[in-house]
Amino acid sequence: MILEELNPAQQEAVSHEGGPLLVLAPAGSGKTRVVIARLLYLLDRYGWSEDRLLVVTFTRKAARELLHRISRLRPSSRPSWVGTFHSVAARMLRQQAERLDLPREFTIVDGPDQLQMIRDLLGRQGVSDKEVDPKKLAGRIGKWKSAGVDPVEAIRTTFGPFRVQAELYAAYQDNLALQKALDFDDLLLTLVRCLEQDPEVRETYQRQFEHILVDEYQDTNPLQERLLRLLSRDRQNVTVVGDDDQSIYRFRGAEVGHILSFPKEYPGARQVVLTVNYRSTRPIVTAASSMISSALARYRKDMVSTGRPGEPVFLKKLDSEWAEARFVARTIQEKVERGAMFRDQVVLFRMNVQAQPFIRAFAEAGIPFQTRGAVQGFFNRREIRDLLAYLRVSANPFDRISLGRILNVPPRGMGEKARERLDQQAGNPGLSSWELLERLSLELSGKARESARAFANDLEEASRMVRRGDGPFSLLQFWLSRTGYEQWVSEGESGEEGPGREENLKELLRMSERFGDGIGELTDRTPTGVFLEELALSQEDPGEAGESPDRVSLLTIHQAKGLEFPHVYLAGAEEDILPMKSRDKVDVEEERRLFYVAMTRARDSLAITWCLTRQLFGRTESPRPSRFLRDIPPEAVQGDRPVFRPETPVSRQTSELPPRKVFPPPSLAPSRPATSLRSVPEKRTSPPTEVLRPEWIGKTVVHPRFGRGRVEEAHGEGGDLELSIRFESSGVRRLLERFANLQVDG
DNA sequence: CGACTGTTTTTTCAT
DNA sequence: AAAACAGTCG
Repeated sequence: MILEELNPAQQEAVSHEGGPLLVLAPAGSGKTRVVIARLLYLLDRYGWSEDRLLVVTFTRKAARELLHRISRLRPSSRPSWVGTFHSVAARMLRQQAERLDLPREFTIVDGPDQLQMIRDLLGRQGVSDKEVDPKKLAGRIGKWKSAGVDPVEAIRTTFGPFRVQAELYAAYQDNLALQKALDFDDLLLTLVRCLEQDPEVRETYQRQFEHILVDEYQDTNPLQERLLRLLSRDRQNVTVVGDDDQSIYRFRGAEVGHILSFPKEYPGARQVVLTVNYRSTRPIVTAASSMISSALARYRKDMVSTGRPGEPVFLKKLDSEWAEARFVARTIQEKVERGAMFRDQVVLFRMNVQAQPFIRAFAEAGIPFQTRGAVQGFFNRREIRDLLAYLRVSANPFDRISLGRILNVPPRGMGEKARERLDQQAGNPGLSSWELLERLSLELSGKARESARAFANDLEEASRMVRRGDGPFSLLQFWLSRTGYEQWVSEGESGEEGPGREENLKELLRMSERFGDGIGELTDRTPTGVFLEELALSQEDPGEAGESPDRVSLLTIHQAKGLEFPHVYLAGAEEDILPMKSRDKVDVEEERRLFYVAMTRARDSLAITWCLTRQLFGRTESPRPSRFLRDIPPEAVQGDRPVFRPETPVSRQTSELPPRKVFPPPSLAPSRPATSLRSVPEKRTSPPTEVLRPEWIGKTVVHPRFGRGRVEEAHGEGGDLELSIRFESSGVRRLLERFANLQVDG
């Protein structure tokens, strides 16, 4: 049996009977193994069928990986409810579509589309995006939604400058409803509301799922947590797995507090702490665990090495990002000459733009590589978004964002005027895209009128095609031929982008081919709808599951979450990159965990690089080495030593930070640390970041270095009180009151 | 209306 | 450095 291949702690987790279970699983401790073993164990032990288990993973990729490994272990097993919170919610919403008055193929609005909607909205309401920053508004709406606050309540409870935002939230929500569209948060929120208000639906799912397993639990947000509670039976049939040290999605509303307070919130919960890191060599484990042990607040849990020997962590200082890329390229080739595969190696970085030099260097050196930069690249290409918009209007006739996008792409004689007229009609609920266009055509004349008619006919036909089960491939071909899109793309391109664009179109067609015509296994869905959902919920190539080709991966650290590679190159270990500099509050602790996640992806070798100069956002910077390098013990490394110039703000800041808070592992002291632990993340998370502090505004202050200044903005609580101060000598600066050492004048 | 030019802004992470 | 935007001209 599988159990025998597990260590005692893992066995304990796998075979736990009855009641909720928390597994604290540090990097490389066999987490996925435990999840799979537990799943199979439960199926065997109780004879449940596969659709009685719900498994929630963090990414679709992780879900696929899980299914892949299960099918290798036991080909007969194919659990059917494995996916992300969002995809599970989308599936349930489609099942309950009629009850919710939604069409089966409602549109899922992704990030860029959401922003576009908000911009349009601001335009229509005559609010300049100076007054309301679209991105900030999107963030705020997200926060309202995660807190379960609907527009009515938002308006009722908000005052002052935020009132406008609450009203815009209401308008945004109306607009979504009109289009039969849901954004990411709505997927969760709508389902949560449905489950809360409709006992019948709730009981259906509670009865269906004998047990629920949640992976990467440290990154669940409050809405996801609420959903988990609603789906479980009194919180009893739940297993969650995670590691507070690997919580890296706070920026997205994840609350590490959930994992920390699980024992309290889930009555009778059992905890199992895994400790052995089977993944990495001893030097890597040593380096990573002492790095993370400098964190300010965490469960103190030990990560124990298996003692597997290996080379020390290699530190390398380079002159520029180009030198950095060439160095990594050279090292990769050396490793390959000594027998490693390209696919065994990965370059990790903080932000997607850092991939550029590597792409060039690898291309020059003839190193095969892949960027999962699908995110930044492929799916954000204009031609791809255009064509997907065509598919979306075809699948959902009420989708006005997509219609707006393609109204005049390629040009069909409908410019600004036509758009204005369309906007006037668009608020009319219940009108399909072709009905809209027909009305529009009446208001236009001559060529524009004809062209609107023709487009309306095409739209109606495409909608029929989707409904009778034509796949995305057929639909794409239909639109390509009707619009002459390909020709438009190849004509319009003078420069280097031309061939790339046509390639992209082919790539999209290739991807769509897998979703053939006809109705698939899920009879209630159309293939085109399935294709669109797949793309909306995971911006990666659908299909191409199994074999990975022999290529080096270029990934952001976030993308690498949950993955492991024999050889890891962590690039850009510099202040302002890792930790990231940002105008908003920097959460250095989250950056530290990010660094930790990066280090612990490595099995056999880890190299960390930093540069003395770097071109960033158009200017040349001279970054300092990352502060996190200090926390790696010398005995675990070789190579260059980072030089920390003495009067960096870093060192000063470090010394001023409050003393570290380290908590014993939960199993040793069950209740008390849980409470104190909770108070820590909660204080720093405090979601309404914009607690205003008007009493500070207008005060005159004196700063030891910048001199006299006047407070212009103030928000945040306690140690997070942030002030915008206009200094007489140096202009406006944002400072944390905690660090600024201010004297209040007068 | 749309192509073209100069100007400005904006840069994390991502379901 | 790149992309989005605004304004001008045919």
